[in-house]
Amino acid sequence: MRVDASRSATAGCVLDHPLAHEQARALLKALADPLRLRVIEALGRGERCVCELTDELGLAQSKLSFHLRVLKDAGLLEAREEGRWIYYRLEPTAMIALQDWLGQLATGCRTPAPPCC
Amino acid sequence: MRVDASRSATAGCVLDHPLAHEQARALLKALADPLRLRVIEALGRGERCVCELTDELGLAQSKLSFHLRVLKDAGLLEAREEGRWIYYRLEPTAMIALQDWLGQLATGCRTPAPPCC
DNA sequence: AAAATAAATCAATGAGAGTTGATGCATCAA
DNA sequence: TTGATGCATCAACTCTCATTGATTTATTTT
Repeated sequence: MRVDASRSATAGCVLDHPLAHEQARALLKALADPLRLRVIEALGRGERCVCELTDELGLAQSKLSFHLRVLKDAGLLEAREEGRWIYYRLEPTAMIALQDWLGQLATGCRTPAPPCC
Repeated sequence: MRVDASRSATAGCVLDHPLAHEQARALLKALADPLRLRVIEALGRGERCVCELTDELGLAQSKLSFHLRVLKDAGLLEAREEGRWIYYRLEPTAMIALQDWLGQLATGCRTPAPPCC
């Protein structure tokens, strides 16, 4: 077993609404990398195994592996083993949780400023 | 004039749908900092002037100013001058653009993996 | 059993981003 | 006009985090 599920600290928690500060922070931090964004967008077109992602994105294997781990630990990805290969896919729950978090901000921010100083 | 609007490179572009890769990247990068998240969440409760944010968040002035600039340059914040004070508020358009980007990912990622290798 | 392949992990390096304190520039009050 | 306040900017320092190449583990093939 090469994929240790216990490492994904926040996995399974992203359903909580409203999205807690720390969880939003973890998701956003994981998303805020150009290379990880390319991975996310590739997986946004469907599930992929690691060797396909390596080809599709033209990345060194250890580099991709590093970023997949970051994304998975944040709860953005799920992994599925099949023989020698490991398939990754997006976890839509995480996306939806972030959407909700953004929605709350967008609705609350219309409040006018209180009188200052 | 202390607030130079020409510095906000991406401001006004966040309406484009679908959200371009580079714009999503800029927004996420700006959001992915614990301190900036606190700023965002404070402004999610309504507009604030800088001195209020300084108190509310307990930050050094130059530190807050640095992060406000990052958020503003990303198009997440708008500034409004009033005499000696400058009020900041969230730009809901940016939130909505990110929401849409996330939604597209969440819908596309159900595609099963193609046969591998 | 041995060789080959898929993928994770590790240690060392390097670059970028945040922090800090000082300084500058407006604006307002006296 | 002088002093005080609000905010932005700058330079120096620190530190986190991504990159790289090598190594390790698991699985499959021959």
